[in-house]
Amino acid sequence: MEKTPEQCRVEDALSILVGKWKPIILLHLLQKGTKRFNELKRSMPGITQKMLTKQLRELEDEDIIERVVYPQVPPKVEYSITEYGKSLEPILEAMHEWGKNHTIHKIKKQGQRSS
Amino acid sequence: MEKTPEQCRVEDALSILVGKWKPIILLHLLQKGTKRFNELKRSMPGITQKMLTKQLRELEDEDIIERVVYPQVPPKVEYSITEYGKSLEPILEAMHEWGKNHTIHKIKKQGQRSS
DNA sequence: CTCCTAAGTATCTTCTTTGATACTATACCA
DNA sequence: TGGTATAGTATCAAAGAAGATACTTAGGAG
Repeated sequence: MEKTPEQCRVEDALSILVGKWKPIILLHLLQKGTKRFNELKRSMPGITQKMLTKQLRELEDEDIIERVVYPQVPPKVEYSITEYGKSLEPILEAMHEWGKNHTIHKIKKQGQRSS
Repeated sequence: MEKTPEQCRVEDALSILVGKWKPIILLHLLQKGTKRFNELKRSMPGITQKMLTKQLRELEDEDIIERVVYPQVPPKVEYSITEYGKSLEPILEAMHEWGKNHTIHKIKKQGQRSS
């Protein structure tokens, strides 16, 4: 492992995943393939337009998702995961598994404290 | 996969890793085993005491690292990764690899744009 | 005419994270 | 008597992320 702390690239991956809505957006697109802006919005109660737009733009800038605009009125814009973006899936999967486990771990710890 | 977006636990893992210094702290502890507060501080130029303390406390609260206080003056406090914390290593490793790759990917994209 | 739609922008406010700086306790050393 | 060392706190300021709300565009329905 040439992985000295100085050349740690964990942050690069991390910075793409953080943002209150990005993991959920990615999950939707990974599972459903292609979605329109408003479909995404409806499937994420609580998100504002501005936030959704922003997160999507950031993911697009990093080449994780693709944005296709159909020149019509009212507008139609479709989002999907790029091939490159799919390379994130194992990481998301691993984090999801770890997270599930961690929830259990915390519950156990709580039990210990109250006994 | 029962992984509907509603029960996505990616955020749980993510929330433990984010924080400007957490990945580097974890790397140091994973590689060196046990370190004193000031050793960590010295190996992370730019971090303030307050930040280091805060990040360490948060990791400790999640049971990722262990804190051992030696009752002496001047104080001595040692930090190390817990067994449980080690379960994060594969994720960190995967993100590091992905991040390295992503750096290259971005450079290639830039080349495309300027041509 | 006026309203509705889809996918945004533009502003403003609030919340959270980070950073800078100064302060603490107490033993040891000169 | 004063300075050094360690592992912190406390306080305040700055920066960044997120949220609320209103506005835009252009065609089609009523």
